[in-house]
Amino acid sequence: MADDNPRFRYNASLAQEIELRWQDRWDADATFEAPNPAGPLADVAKLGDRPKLFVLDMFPYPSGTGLHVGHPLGYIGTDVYSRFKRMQGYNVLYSMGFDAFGLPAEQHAMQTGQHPAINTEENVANMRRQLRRLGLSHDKRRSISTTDPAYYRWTQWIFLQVYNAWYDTDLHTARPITELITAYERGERSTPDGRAWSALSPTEQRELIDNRRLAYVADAPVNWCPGLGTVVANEEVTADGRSDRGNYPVFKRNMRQWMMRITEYADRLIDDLELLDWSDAIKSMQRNWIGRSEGARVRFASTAGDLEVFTTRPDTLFGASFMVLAPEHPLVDALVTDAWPDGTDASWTAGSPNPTAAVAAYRKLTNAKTLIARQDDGREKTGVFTGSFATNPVNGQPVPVFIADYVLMGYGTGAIMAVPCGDQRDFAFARAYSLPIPPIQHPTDAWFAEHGLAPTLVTAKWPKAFVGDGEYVHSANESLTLDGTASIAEAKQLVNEWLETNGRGHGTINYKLRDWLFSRQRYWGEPFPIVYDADGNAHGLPDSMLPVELPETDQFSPRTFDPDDANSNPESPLDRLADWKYVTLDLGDGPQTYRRDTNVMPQWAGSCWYEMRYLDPTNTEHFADPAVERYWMGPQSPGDPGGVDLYVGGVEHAVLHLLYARFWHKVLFDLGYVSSLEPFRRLFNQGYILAAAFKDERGIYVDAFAVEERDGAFSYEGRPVTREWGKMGKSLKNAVSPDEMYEAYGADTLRLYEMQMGPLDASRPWETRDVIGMYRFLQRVWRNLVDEDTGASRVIDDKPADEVVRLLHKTIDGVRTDMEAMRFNTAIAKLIELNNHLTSVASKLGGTPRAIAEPFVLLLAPLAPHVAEELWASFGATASLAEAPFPTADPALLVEDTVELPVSINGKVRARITVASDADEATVRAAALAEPNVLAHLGGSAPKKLIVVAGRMVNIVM
RNA sequence: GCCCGGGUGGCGGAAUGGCAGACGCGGCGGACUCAAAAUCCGUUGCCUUCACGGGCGUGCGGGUUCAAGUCCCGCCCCGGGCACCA
Repeated sequence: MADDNPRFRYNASLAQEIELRWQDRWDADATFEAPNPAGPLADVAKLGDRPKLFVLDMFPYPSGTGLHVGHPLGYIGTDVYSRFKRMQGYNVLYSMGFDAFGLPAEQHAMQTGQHPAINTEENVANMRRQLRRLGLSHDKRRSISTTDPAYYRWTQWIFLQVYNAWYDTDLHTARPITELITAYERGERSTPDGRAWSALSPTEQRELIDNRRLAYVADAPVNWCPGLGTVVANEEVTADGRSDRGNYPVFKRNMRQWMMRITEYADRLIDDLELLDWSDAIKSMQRNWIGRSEGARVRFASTAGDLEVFTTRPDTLFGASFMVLAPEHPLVDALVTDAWPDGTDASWTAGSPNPTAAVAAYRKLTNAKTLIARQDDGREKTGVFTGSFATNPVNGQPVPVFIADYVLMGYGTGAIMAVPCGDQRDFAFARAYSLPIPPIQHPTDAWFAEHGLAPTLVTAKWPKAFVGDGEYVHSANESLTLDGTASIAEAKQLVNEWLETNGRGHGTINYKLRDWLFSRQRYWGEPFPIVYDADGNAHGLPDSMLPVELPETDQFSPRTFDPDDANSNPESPLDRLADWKYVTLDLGDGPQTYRRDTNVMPQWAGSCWYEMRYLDPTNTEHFADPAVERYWMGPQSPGDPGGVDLYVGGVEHAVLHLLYARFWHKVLFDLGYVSSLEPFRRLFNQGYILAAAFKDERGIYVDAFAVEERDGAFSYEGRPVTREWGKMGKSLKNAVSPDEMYEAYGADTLRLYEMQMGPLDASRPWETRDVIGMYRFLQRVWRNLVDEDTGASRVIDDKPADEVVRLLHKTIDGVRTDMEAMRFNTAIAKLIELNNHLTSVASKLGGTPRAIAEPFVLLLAPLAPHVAEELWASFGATASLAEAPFPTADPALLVEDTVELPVSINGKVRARITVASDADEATVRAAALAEPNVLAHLGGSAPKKLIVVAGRMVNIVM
């Protein structure tokens, strides 16, 4: 096919040639290598006195299918911003690594028998190629992979720091465990049972210490997922009780597992959110997840001893008319009686002959349900009576004790006091089991009005529980009275004081957050740097023995089970490797045989600190040199938490990654290893690229690229399909690869397209047919500056017209502001406008004046760096423009001589006038009132009012 | 149910309380071409008018204001998060 297009037109093949050439040159010249102040990458001369900026993307998992065009949205955004900031003189740290441990590589290994390391390496190489082709200005020396032993050596090292630390609740800080031991030895701290430290047996001493560590082994209720063959963290369980990976049922089971004491940091993790420049949405998700609630613990006496409950409404204690325990509550067995008390309501017995049988049957029923069923909302309340009564501490009333599955063992104390008049769940339970509902607050008139009810304390008439401030009634004993007050806050205070004084409880704070389950029974993860001696005691390995490398094997799979077999037990792949598992080491007591811990860390471990390895990736003495950490991440001013200056990523990591990383960072801060209080000072959540996906009549996704559209209807192979919008990806069969876009348009066009689609934080649908708009833009830019037929520069030395210079400066001003705020879409629009104007200038003058062309190319450079470099070189430059100064607007040129003002009458624009921009009000009035169309609308009558907004508009009221 | 976002042309989107729809796609008309593609130029919210112009328009209903997409009150719809958390 003959191509009679101009030889030097900017088309896909020219773009490709330019892009590959500049990518090679950037690498060869080390253009984007950022100097450090100390350590192996130190270059103090290059550092100079430039301000620093640390820009970070959430690093990707190196998937086998490579990137699709949805992935780089955030990466392009950070690259544009980084390039913009470099041109403003910043020393910018910008790199990207790979979060390469995890299930997909392991599953691939199981299927192919190939070691996951090999597959991971191939995937990483492919992604590096795709990212390089986008022209991202990464410092490639700083790229890491979490699976690299030189990296996970430090992950293991940090684990050991956590393991060798305890939390001092008085000083609110983590401290080395050795300081706790010293405090016990010196008697500065008394042991729980008051005996001297020296009086404890070595085993008792060890237990005491091990139970204080921030990483500890505990027999705790965990989420056992037989389908995956591993336990998973609370955060990895979906709302309907399934694993977020694989979607298998998850069961609560007690098992011995590694835990991290993140709960000690609950308050700081909430409170320090205020120091962060994050969206309120993410902050509230974190607060919500940590779930701090203030209330009280209250002890009710019973035949089985005190039953302790947690309540957020101690003020309603007088209305507590029954109690409910979780079916798994340890005191249930002691409470269950042999026979139903006289007069027991038939509905309380579930038809069983006695409480023992009723409780056993109910527990069996509960156990059979997964978490899904137990948490299913809108269910009828169910439960059975234990046969026992407890005593309400404030009024001495006997209250029946039930078990019911709406009370969860994992929250509070696993027991509640039920106040049916003031809690909707308790109200529903009371109604279902014919329990009395004693009123203790008089609801407000507004509440009664809302429910179409005359005010009454006859709760039988109430449609639901009353929650809120309302005057207390029947709430008094000899030493405490709430009657008369209507303030929850005040009443809580009074009750808490009474509980404390009378030894029946105390005010407290409760959290939803649980300790972090840290072990997994998989292969492809970081091994624990822990061994056990002959007595089964754990020992952290010394620094010199790190890393503990993953052993070779050809069996990567844990034993998996029937997904519904709740009673199966985990079996880690490392367990089978006896040669690795048993090892002779000298840990100070001479060579002995030890057994290695055969768990691996969860995938989140590697991403808990990766940003700090970018700082000093080749340092073998520290995970990052302290001076380097201080330079890039240290606090910049009093009250500043420090951390990454800009962290861009998806909102799906709102709780998991961001909470864990903050936790580790705070431990490292407490132990003095980092100067920053938080890892990520500013977080920006980018949107997603959505793409149309199509389902056939069976609900199966079909290849989106083979779907045909006719008159708004869609069909696939002649059969009708329905369209929906979803995140681009393999599973929806709608992924577009960046490679296709490089081929058809080049990387600069793809970059511009992704940036101009909309604001970075919004999700937007991908439309391949729209990409051409940015391609045409670059073509026009090129044509204005380069002769398409000869390839010669069209830049001329003519002085540009005043009006063009003004437009340039207006554009500079606008683009700067937009770039600063990461509004790249509007920055691009302004550049297009300027370029469209240059098109007419160039055709008039036969070229583009240098005084306009040069700043224009610099403005374009962060967005479309390859073509900008090429044009910059065509102007005669020999150096890259990567650090050329970003243009600055001359304020004098931003002021226009004349302005066009709209003249509106009663808010509707009827005419426009052009006046001097410094015209006084009288002049503007006169001009407005002289307009023919204004006169016509006035119809001879005088305006009632005339408003002149200087430089903006005129509004006439008539 | 609770907590966040968000509803603007055929589509993506733009608008410090001050000219709604910048910019891009698509559509329409034209140039170039034997023709088509590519490229370029013009035009494009809807209704009405030969035209000047006029009417209607930012999910719905009220309000504040000389002036509301923007602020306030009450709804509706969509997306996301949390949810028997005591």
